[in-house]
Amino acid sequence: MNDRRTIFKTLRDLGIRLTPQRMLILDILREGNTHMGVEEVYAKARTAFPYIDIATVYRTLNLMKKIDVVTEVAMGERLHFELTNPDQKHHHMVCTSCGKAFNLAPEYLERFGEQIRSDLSFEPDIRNFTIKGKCSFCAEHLDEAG
Amino acid sequence: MNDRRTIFKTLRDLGIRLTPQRMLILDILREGNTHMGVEEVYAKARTAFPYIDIATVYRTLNLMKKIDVVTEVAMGERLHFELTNPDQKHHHMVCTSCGKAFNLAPEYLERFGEQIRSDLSFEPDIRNFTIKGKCSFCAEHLDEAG
DNA sequence: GTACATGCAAACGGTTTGCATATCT
DNA sequence: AGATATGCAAACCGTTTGCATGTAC
Repeated sequence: MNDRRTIFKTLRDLGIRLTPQRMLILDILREGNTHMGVEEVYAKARTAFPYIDIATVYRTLNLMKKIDVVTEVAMGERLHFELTNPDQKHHHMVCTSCGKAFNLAPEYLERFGEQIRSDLSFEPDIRNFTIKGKCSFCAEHLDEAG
Repeated sequence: MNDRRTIFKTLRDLGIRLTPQRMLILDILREGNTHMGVEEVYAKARTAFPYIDIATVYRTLNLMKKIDVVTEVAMGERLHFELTNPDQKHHHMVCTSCGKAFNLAPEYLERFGEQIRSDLSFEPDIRNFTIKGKCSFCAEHLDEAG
């Protein structure tokens, strides 16, 4: 569950201070309801609290990642984060044309991972996967573009 | 084929100058016979030609990538490159313990990609894939380590 | 009251770029 | 000769860090 109550309890139980900045950043991620880049979180945070520094955003996100409250998502070059939701784990498919990201159910990866595990004795880490490609809309609306 | 002759002919045909630096860098990649980080290419290049600059390495690698003579491989944070070999396309599995990389035959990805394509109407780009995980050696020799 | 978080500014590190000179064709 | 590649140094940009001050507990 990703309600405020549960998240904040997790932090308190770990002895992590609930500062306004941390609550704000977590609320932004929760309300965004998808992964977000650092700059995006920072921009939203500033509208609520103009003095917040981007270093605080980085520190908070990294801290939350360490305790698994947020998950880092590999979205191309820059860091993206989302709230860790144990109820609906998923991977991502990113459209290289429009930049939109789509969730990918874990089942697809599980079959794939199982093959690699059994055929190649390699234990793949399929907890956090990102696949690039073209979404159906872009695939349809452009023929030979990037 | 990745023999010098063929590569150099490709460059000449495209009107790209064959400078000593470019030949050197391509030779290093060819002899290395696997993907290499920029710093690694640079280090090797300097033993042969101490005045070479890392900017030249970057420029050459990016140029060769643009004309598809080398392929960029997503190996964690930094850029890695390898000679594009149409005869033996492959993907990579990187061990997060020892850092070693293993080739992965394209067939595994093709089945996987086909599922995504048909089930989800997403056209995955499976030309250059990297999977993290643990190689069999490391999986065996450490129990709960990073 | 005290340990820890924040804001600010500066550092960091990989990568790119501007420019004068050297080199390929 | 003319277009382009190189070396050098500086810029870039996302991210991290040091430090003095402010704040949650």
